[in-house]
Amino acid sequence: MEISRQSSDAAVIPERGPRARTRKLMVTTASRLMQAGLTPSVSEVAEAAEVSRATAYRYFPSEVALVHAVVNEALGPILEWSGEGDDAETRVCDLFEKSLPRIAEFEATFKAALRLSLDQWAREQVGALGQEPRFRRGHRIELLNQALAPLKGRLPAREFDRLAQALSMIFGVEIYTVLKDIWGLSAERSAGVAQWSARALVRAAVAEAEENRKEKR
Amino acid sequence: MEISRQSSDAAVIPERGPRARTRKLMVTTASRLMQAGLTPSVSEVAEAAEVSRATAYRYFPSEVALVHAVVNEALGPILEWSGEGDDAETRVCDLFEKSLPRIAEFEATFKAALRLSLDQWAREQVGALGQEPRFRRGHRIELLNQALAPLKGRLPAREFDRLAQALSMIFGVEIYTVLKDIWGLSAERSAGVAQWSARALVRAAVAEAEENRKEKR
DNA sequence: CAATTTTTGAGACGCGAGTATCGTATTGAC
DNA sequence: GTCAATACGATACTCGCGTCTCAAAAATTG
Repeated sequence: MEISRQSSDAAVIPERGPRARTRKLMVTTASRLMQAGLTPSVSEVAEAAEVSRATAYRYFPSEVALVHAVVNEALGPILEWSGEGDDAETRVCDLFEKSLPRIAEFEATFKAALRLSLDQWAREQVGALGQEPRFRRGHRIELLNQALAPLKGRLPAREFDRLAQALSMIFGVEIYTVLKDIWGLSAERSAGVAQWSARALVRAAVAEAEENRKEKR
Repeated sequence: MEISRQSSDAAVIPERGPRARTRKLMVTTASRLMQAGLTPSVSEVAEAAEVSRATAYRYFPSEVALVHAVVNEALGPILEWSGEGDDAETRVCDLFEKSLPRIAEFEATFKAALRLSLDQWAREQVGALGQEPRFRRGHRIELLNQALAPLKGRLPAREFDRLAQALSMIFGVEIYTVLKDIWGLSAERSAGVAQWSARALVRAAVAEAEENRKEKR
């Protein structure tokens, strides 16, 4: 039987041996190409990294695996965020300020990830899905929960979640696909719009809770 | 020379003759398949519509052209919106309430469109782009401007635009790729979150302008 | 250093999208 | 009904992604 030895090899045994070097080479090469605006296929990365196609596919059996690796690379600093202070509004603004520029910097990477997640979604709809790596794309939830932590007890759970959900809509590459690509804004102005929106949403949620509390009395 | 007679045939001569029938058949077939969750290729639509592949490609030389046609189909009722009343907040809410369910209904179609626009973006980055139909994807701007019309004079141009831009981030399929796919919300709850956010953003913009006016005095 | 295991490269293969060519069928004007 | 124009279908071809096989090269082990 042996379901695709190549794939499982690549997925299961990327420890830190002699192979780690090649893997790292490929990831950095892919990352470099993507920052140059390209969305390279595995073959193209292979050529740029000067390894054979076969080797490349051993490490990254599909574009999904490749982009997944590069996204983790690009995500690095963002995931380490843990804001200071106990004012939710300030924390959220800080998170946006720190994260959005980096997302813009790796725009091609994140857009590729979004594209692939849409591909996967389409495949899921029809049933077929060969247990591919299955893009997570859920980091923003944790980050926003962390930023909103000060409000955890002060807002009803339902409204807390709604706020986090609202913010999650404007905390990702998606905003660039609208503000840059449709409106024609610069990355900076786009991030500015998102930040303004984020602050407004936090304030609205807090104000709303305040109001409800008054009514209760 | 003659650059691809097939393509120009299809693109230039879809008037209303005997060909209009076949074209309509293909569009409705494609639309039906997409609402069933699929993202059919031109070949698959050909098979479902029981025409030969060659014929199908005559009408829609690429998946881009096909999805473009279906999107226009799905967009129909949305584009006809023209709200009543002169309260911006109410108008925006109405627009969201009318539009988002239909976007959810044609989720696969709009996601396919988003996916293709990301493909095009990637191609543009590297230079290559064979003057394909070039997805517009800019309808939301007109609609939001229309909904916000009552604020046109009452807000500084810069802040008016910023509000429209903020709203445009949460007025499209993108929200479903976050709220449904990552958070696991239902389409209804997702739309609810977007609507709450939209209202909050409009209020924030209005309140902000109010405040600035006071300060000026 | 020699033997064994692991990693690599080159090429063949299958598959699906899109293109091109040709002969046939359908349509419409006279 | 005849004839020309147009639409259609079958087929073959290119091209790029991903898979597979096998032999050569390199690293590991004793």
